[in-house]
Amino acid sequence: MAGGEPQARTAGRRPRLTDVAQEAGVSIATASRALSGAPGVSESMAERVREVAASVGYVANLHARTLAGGPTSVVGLVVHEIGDPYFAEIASGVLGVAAVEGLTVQICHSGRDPEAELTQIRTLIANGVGAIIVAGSGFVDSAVRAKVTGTLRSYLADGGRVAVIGRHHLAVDTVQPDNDAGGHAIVEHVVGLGHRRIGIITGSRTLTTIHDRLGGMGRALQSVGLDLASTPIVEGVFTREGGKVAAAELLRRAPDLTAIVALNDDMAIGALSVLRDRGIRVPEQISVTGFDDVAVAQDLAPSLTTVRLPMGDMGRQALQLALSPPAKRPRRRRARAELIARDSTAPPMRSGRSAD
Amino acid sequence: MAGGEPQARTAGRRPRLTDVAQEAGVSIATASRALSGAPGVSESMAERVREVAASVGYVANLHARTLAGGPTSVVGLVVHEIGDPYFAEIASGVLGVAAVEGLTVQICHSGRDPEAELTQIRTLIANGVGAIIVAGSGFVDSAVRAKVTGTLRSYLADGGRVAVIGRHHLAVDTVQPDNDAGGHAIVEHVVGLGHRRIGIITGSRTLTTIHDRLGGMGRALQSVGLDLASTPIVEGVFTREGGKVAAAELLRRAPDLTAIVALNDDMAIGALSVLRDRGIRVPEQISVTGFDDVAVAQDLAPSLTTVRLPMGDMGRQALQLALSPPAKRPRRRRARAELIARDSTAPPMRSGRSAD
DNA sequence: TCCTTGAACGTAAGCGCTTACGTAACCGCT
DNA sequence: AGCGGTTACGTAAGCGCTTACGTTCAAGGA
Repeated sequence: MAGGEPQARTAGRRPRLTDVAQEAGVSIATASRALSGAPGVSESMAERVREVAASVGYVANLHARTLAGGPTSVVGLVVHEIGDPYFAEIASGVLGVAAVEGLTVQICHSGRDPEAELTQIRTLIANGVGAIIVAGSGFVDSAVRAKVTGTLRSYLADGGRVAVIGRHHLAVDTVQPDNDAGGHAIVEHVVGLGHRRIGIITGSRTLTTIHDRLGGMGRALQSVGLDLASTPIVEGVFTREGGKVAAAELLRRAPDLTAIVALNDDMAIGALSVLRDRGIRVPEQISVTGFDDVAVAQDLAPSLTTVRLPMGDMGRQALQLALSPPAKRPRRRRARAELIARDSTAPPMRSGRSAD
Repeated sequence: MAGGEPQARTAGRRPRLTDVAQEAGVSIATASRALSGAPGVSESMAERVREVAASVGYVANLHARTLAGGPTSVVGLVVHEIGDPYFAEIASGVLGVAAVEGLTVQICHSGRDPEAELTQIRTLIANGVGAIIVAGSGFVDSAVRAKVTGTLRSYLADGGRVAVIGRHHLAVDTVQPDNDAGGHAIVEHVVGLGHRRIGIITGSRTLTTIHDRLGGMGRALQSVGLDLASTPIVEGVFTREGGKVAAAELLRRAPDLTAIVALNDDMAIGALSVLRDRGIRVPEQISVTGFDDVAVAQDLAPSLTTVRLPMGDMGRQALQLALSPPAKRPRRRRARAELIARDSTAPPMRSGRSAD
């Protein structure tokens, strides 16, 4: 392929640094320095080494490099469930900047299991990743939570870099969607349309995210003399199916609702399907809202009024945060939560919903 | 650093094999064998070592282990775009079995760029992953394609394991959705309803997947005396937006269509939105079909008739294939493509679509 | 002229593990 | 008793890199 000789290197063996050094007529130390841009090599020599490396197709062995104390080039990403569009889009953002930075990323998903998440994080650390990004609302459950915090802390102390997305209370860099503002905005929108009999479908209250969204929603309710305590709330799983179950329960408990506010889009989609099955028209008879603005929200019929969270951006920011030189104090980046009003909300009917 | 000491290991330092060996009073070789389950250690000794390891929280250093020739525990996954539900679900399947097998996975996405894909694969190899899974239709473009094939071949020769999803023609293990059968089924369904004026929205014809789907569709058309050549076909990008553009173009070229067959769900969704904007009712005036059965297909209004591909399963199968002992001849696993008839298809109107 | 100095490069010591090989103890056999 | 064959363990040689420390040499100051 290159060189004056028949076959410079045996077929099927990856060239090592030694090969490059030999071919370039230098020591392996010099070759290493030249390729990593370390000082102590003349520019002409460095150039020569680089050429040889390119010509033989040399790629450094990651494990050897890392073991020897070189810079690490893989980052870890922990999500709840990669099949979920919310996390898939975050991952997409992370992969995007990783590609630019020449990094590769190891992804784990916990299946929403706190214990599993802890294990994943430990595995990533054992794998020697240089940075870890944890996405997804933290679990309020204090036992595991403390362990996660502890693990990340000692990882930080060992020189690791950490950024979390969508959770707080940890002494690490954070990218946080403005859940409180989002919750406020969506309820403000709904009450602004005139709704007063509002039902809420929430995800697990053990998630910090939910806590924050409910907080903002409570404030918005208070501005019109309502509050969370007197509002029917059903807690469901964060999935379409969970939304169905919760919507049914909500309608049973409060048949005269004029609006259903779901705390994520998947559950809102489930609610829509229940309403459709029962022949209840949206938004004429009931308004429905979601949260997140996953890609399909706009394609539903009716298209879904929701709160847009910039998932891809959050992923990008998180990695950039993790990659930038560590600050003394943990940094916080807020991601704007933006109300997206579509066709699933409208003013309530004059006389309330007919009780058919 | 260590010795008869006050503190067995300094706080903040990960315990190494040496620490475990010392604590257990054995040599590091024995400790290694005990922990990796290699023969040559008495069961009682092995048990003792394992206890010590657990008590000090020992986790093997991945890089050292791999460098020294131990088993590799990371696999690579290359997809077109992780934010795309199709790939996200495949990834979910892969991560699922990886977790069970104690593996971690590095994910790269190429952004549908053949060159980038090649680079990603090379990076993964350089990173020393033990297996590589490439998902997503192959590019027909022969130049890059040959390079990918070559790279994977030499990786295989070096003892790597490879499985591909949704592409063929490579001398590696393959999980292939039955695109041909799927294409046949969906068109059979449509012509079975009585449609004869059918338009097709395809993705890039440079993808092998598309080639296969069209093949099956062609056969189904022939069974009722039609063929692809006389069928209006518009080629679009594999996205919702691409579907919109293509649908508009299709309606312009053939205003009297009674059915639109899109080659993936995203494009079908785009088509639906164009039809809705124009006040054309689906399925009364036009039937629409998709392909893939992404999660939301059932939540659209009307819900989408499509072909279900078991993405998660395909991911699982691919990793299992890659993990199983290599066979002499490349293995093929077929994933069933199943017609899912929903509400977006119906018999054509008697008189054809009114030309409003 | 000698010595200092620094740039440029080489030597070699690991990083934390796996494993080929060596060794000691012990078994059963002739 | 002496021998080969196991079994159970220890010793040490790397895996392919990075980097602290040496070495060499040319330039410059006294």
